[in-house]
Amino acid sequence: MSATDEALHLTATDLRMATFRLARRLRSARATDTISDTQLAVLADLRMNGRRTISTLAERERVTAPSMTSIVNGLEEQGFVARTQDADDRRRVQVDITDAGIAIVVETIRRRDELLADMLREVDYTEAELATLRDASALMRRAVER
Amino acid sequence: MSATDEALHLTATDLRMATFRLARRLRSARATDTISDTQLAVLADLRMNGRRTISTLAERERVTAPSMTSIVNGLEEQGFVARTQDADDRRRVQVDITDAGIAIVVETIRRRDELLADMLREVDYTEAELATLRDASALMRRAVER
DNA sequence: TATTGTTATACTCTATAACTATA
DNA sequence: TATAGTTATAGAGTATAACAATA
Repeated sequence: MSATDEALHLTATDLRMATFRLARRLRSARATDTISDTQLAVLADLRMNGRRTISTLAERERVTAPSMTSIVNGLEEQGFVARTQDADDRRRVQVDITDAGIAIVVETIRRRDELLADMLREVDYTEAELATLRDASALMRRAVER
Repeated sequence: MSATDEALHLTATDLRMATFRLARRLRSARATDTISDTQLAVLADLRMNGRRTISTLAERERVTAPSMTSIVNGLEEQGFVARTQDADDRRRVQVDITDAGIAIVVETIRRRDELLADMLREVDYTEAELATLRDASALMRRAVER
């Protein structure tokens, strides 16, 4: 059975509010305060998907190429990524995450998961309620990934 | 029955990933591109809770007082808030949202809800799945609001 | 003296425009 | 000519330090 328009809008409103509030709360947890949201997103992308060029990173993070140059400069200065000139096309620069960069991503994820787990523990949810949250997470990702 | 630690952590990881991805996608929708995330958060706070001083706004948005001065300057220049000197304590400045400011908040919320409703419609969820999302939204808010 | 808000100054993130090197 | 990346420059958002006005 397909959902009514009213149910869609009610759900959208509820979910928007809950999502923004939770994201805001979790965003404050990170492994170092010398790294910005975009820098962290770049590191997470590189860790998941391997090396990328500057322009590909710019496109994926929806910033301009000069902005991505500056973001990568910052990450390189902190030792979290390394630049390599592409051998085949020497205009291109390949960006790789370093072990230190991986450590930052892993630690930030760990802290955020820990914070959220603590929040969930505080409320003392039942197994069924946690299952609802996991089910909803899968549904949310399905909507975003379309 | 209380939840196991493993279930808590699994749920936290799922929910963190889903929440960040959805928030990121929805954040791009706003009524005007002359307004920042913090400015929008200030307007939303003023709309919900009425007038506030600069220092209260700074505390609530977790920025410094000079930063909030600058944020309110930007909102005032665009006609979205109005400053009034407090009659009782003349060091204080009360900030009120204007009708134009309310309109920006309402329109931004409308666009985000519309975008999310469209995303949910695309996936063609059942009524039961939408109910799961609404249930989860309530659970998420309970965790954040503690 | 303490508090509220602003100004001065500096750094980061972002953009557009102009440039260099390479294809 | 077109593309990949960088540099130059400017505007917004943030911070800390110093200041003015008021309590």
